[in-house]
Amino acid sequence: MPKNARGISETVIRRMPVYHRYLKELIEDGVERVSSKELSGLTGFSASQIRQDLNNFGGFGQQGYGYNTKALKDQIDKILGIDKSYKSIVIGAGRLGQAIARYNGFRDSGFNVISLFDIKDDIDDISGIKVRKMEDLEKYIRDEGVDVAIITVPREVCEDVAKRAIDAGVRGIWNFAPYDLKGPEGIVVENIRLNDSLLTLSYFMKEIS
Amino acid sequence: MPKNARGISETVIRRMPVYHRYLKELIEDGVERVSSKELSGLTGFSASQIRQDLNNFGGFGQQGYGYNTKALKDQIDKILGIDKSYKSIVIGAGRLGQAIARYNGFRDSGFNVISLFDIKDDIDDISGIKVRKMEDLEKYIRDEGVDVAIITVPREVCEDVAKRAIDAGVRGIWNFAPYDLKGPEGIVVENIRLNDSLLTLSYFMKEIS
DNA sequence: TAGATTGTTAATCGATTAACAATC
DNA sequence: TAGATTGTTAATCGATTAACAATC
Repeated sequence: MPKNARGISETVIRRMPVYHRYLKELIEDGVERVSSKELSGLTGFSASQIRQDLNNFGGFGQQGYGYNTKALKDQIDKILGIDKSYKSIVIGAGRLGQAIARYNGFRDSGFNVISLFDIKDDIDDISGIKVRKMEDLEKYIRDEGVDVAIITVPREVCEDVAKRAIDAGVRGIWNFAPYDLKGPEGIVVENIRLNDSLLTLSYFMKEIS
Repeated sequence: MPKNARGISETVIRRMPVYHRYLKELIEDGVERVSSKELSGLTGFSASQIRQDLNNFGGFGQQGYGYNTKALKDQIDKILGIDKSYKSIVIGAGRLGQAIARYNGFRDSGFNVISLFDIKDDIDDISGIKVRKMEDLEKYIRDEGVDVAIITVPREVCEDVAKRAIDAGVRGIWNFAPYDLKGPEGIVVENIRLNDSLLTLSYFMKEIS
């Protein structure tokens, strides 16, 4: 049984999706067992680290055998809360917002986009998902019990939009605006920093030339 | 003068864009000087860590004064190679690819999207940027001297597409497909793992409920 | 059984924090 | 000058790696 997850470092947590990803691949390929050494080859993390990481949550392996891919993935599903599902909305129905709303990979992770919001009120449905007016945001979040707001509005308004969503009841923010949102206590905020990533790419490009 | 940048840990490198971002804000707000303590308040990193980070590259501050925002940003510009500019193409002209091609923030970081590529050959220009056929990829990369390929194609084809771009001469890959691309020696690959980020969000959502 | 590989403890390594002399 | 704040060394902390007994 999984140990209490509290107190596990974020460094470890952020490796769990990687294990999850490679386990999915292995299962698709019909592989039934995998050793920490093999996972090391795939992920680039050391075998020792992988065993340490997994043992934060419980002893999922078996001496002399390794890990059962299916069973381990199921455990990680639970650890990451993929068994749960979150009602999500996209705020900002520009191209990025539309791309996210349409992408099925997120639904597979338990995030269902049930509506988009935009200041323009003449945008067509996106793959059958309705685009609503910003003024209806709060009522919609409350009525539908929206859990997560995916923010794809311009930088200038992202803070205001996030505040409105949080005040209306969302508990999670996935922010694509190039600005570090800081949620209040009890609200989970995940900032996607595309620009930072690009600057890092720039640094390493300079290094190799 | 900046020390040789080699041997600086990636952990440090990935904090540099954060400093850059907040310095830009400070400059916009007309702030001329900033102390490590003030930067700590903005970034969440400790003042001590900030001084350590910056001193990896040189002594940019002044005792009793702090850092001149403009001068420090200029130094970080150089460190990150923002003074340089990279010819970029987007491979995959779906909504995500279109969103990226249109976003000006990346141009400001020195990445100019000069063309898009797609298997469909009937996609209109995106904000004046031409969408070309995939079969012309290699010739275009060679003729134009493309530096960076931004990959927004589906998972199934991303590896093949990356290989083609690298073989034709690009030295950097910015990958949005949900798959870990591993470039050969001398090629810089930056994987954007949106799905991993979402699973992390899921984990922390579970934690707070 | 013999071989393989885990779970876990101990050792090492690297990153962060603390402290303070130097100095603007 | 006195106060502020850096640059830098030393101390601490946390994360990674190594090692190996347990055991499938």
